[in-house]
Amino acid sequence: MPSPAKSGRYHHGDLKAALVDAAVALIAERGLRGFSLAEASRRVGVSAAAPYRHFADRDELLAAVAVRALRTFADMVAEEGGQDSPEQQLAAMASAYVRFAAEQRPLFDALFNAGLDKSKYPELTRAWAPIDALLDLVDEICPGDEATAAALAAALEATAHGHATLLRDGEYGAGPEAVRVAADRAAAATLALIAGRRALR
Amino acid sequence: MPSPAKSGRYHHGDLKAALVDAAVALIAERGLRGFSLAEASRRVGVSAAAPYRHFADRDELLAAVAVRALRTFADMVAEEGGQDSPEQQLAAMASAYVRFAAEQRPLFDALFNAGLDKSKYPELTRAWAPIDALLDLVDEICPGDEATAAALAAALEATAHGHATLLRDGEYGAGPEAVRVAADRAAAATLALIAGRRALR
DNA sequence: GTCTATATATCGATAGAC
DNA sequence: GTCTATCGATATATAGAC
Repeated sequence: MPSPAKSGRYHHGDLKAALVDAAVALIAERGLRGFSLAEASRRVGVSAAAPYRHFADRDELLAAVAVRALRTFADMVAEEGGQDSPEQQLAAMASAYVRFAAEQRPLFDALFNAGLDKSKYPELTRAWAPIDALLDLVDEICPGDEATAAALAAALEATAHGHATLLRDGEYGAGPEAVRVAADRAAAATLALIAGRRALR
Repeated sequence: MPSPAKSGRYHHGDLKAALVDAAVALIAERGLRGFSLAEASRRVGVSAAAPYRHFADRDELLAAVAVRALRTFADMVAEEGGQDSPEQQLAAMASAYVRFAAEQRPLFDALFNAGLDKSKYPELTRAWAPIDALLDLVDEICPGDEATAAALAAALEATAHGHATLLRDGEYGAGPEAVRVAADRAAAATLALIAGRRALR
């Protein structure tokens, strides 16, 4: 393993990753508006010019945070991938969506609220693949009905996202109890949408 | 009526309202991050110090924008208040929610994305009353079942909000067609949630 | 109620040395 | 790959004049 801080100043094994770490911590403490390249640099102990070797500009670092967010998110969703029915798996995904927003708030914000230009960072679109794959389970729920399946998939994502953002905005209050309530409700709403799916077309 | 711009410089009939107008335009053009008190002042033709007679700080102007957002939102929702069934009224509300996000994006952003401290601006909580009143229609749908009614109301709000934010984030694409699709889906998802409401408890 | 002037800070980004 | 030094821009907020 690389010896850390051999001379105590620069020569980071991975400044790029260290900057992403610092950015996450910074967003956690001060919110998206409180993030700056300069402050992130300060925190990892390098000059304000150093990041420009790794990121073209401020937004590119934010995009790197967003990519990490998607990986973390996908991991949380994947952990729900049990051997249950498609319905239960989708409900678990909604629950994970909400817990991700609560437990990884800086990542959630960077991913959904940084106003990043998606056309500029195509990996942000590509990294949705694992979640999209899970949403494909709707095909097993609506066999032979492509239109309903598409509408249901969209509704499921919107519902999970809605519960997550309302929780983040404090509509469910704060604390672990609020997270549990919001996650349970997102899961239940998923099942309700599936049960009432005939109204979607 | 007050004669506007008598001397062409200051003496605004209502600088406060003019600043809110400018803030909305500014957010529309440059996004929330591009908003500043200084630029808003410039646009209405006053010095950067003038706003501090009307707003304690930058956030207080943003909160004023958010209050206007809620009034506009409530108006759009109220226009849907026809003589239809409760189900249709709630579906229309979801549709209005999505159209509000699309047609009044700067207001939507100020309301939901400015990170305003709600405990600091209690009128932001109070102004939800008209929407909450509409959500009370769930009681007519779930007569005598308070628990299901509460869960359904929360799910309906989350679903409408989710469709709105996903549209705002470009997940439905851009243009009026995307707005129509998202609004229709939000309405349909509302009906599906109602139809499948037994899965909510 | 608005102005001028100013203090105080930050920030993003670049040039050139090492 | 990182530093020093720096430019230029911009912001929030206050003090005191009018």
